[in-house]
Amino acid sequence: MCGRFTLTITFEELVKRYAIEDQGTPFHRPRYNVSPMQQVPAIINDGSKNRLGELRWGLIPSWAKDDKFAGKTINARGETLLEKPSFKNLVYRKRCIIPADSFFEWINVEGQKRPIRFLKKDNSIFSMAGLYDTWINPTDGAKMNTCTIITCTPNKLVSHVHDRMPVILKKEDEQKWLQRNEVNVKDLLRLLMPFPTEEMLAYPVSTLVGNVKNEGPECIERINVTLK
DNA sequence: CCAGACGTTGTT
DNA sequence: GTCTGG
DNA sequence: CCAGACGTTGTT
DNA sequence: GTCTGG
Repeated sequence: MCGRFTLTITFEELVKRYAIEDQGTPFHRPRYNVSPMQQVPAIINDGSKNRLGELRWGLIPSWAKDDKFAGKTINARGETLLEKPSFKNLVYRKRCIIPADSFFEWINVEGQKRPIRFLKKDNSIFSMAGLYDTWINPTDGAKMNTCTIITCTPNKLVSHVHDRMPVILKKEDEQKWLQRNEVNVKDLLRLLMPFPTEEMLAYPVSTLVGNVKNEGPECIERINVTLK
């Protein structure tokens, strides 16, 4: 669940949307098919200001001996974060936001997998809650910054397709999630709730989005298909 | 004490 | 069936 | 998440 | 690194 999403706005719009002070090097291009193992734009707070950078999607804990973890940690269940060695410590100091303007879920229709695109009704960008960590590759000493997207139970709209969905933060909760001072973990975990159905819509898209090689706008075009 | 796991989704 | 790569 | 590979020896 | 199972 939540193994594919889009981020099509410009770098400049991202900087404005998240009040980024430390921009680093511009890198963003329209992304119509972001998939695990790719570099994804993410916002973190360094204690005083918001920073925009890239993290590789698929979290490798700092203590991991190899990078095999990445494929199994693209998502983290919000309900059990504090029970999992891979995520527990990150909740306190390694929270991030992964911006997106839609995500995809696949529904089985008569044995065929059909991708559905979920987005906000006003088509605006939203903030997926994530965690990140830094892993040092023991073979070459290279630092790798990786992340995971937190999931929750689905809202009514998504529940027709799947039983999990990414945690989408309310806009007023974004800074609370990012900031690193006065952290109350219980308060933070309360933010990991399903986004309101009333503010979202969904439509079917081409199966082209299933192949990570397809990265063009065809991935978000509505198609006519009868579901269910 | 050491050894071994450390994860999710979806399907049956 | 299961793992890897994107 | 889905798609695609899944193997070796030896030859070019 | 830290927890669980034996």
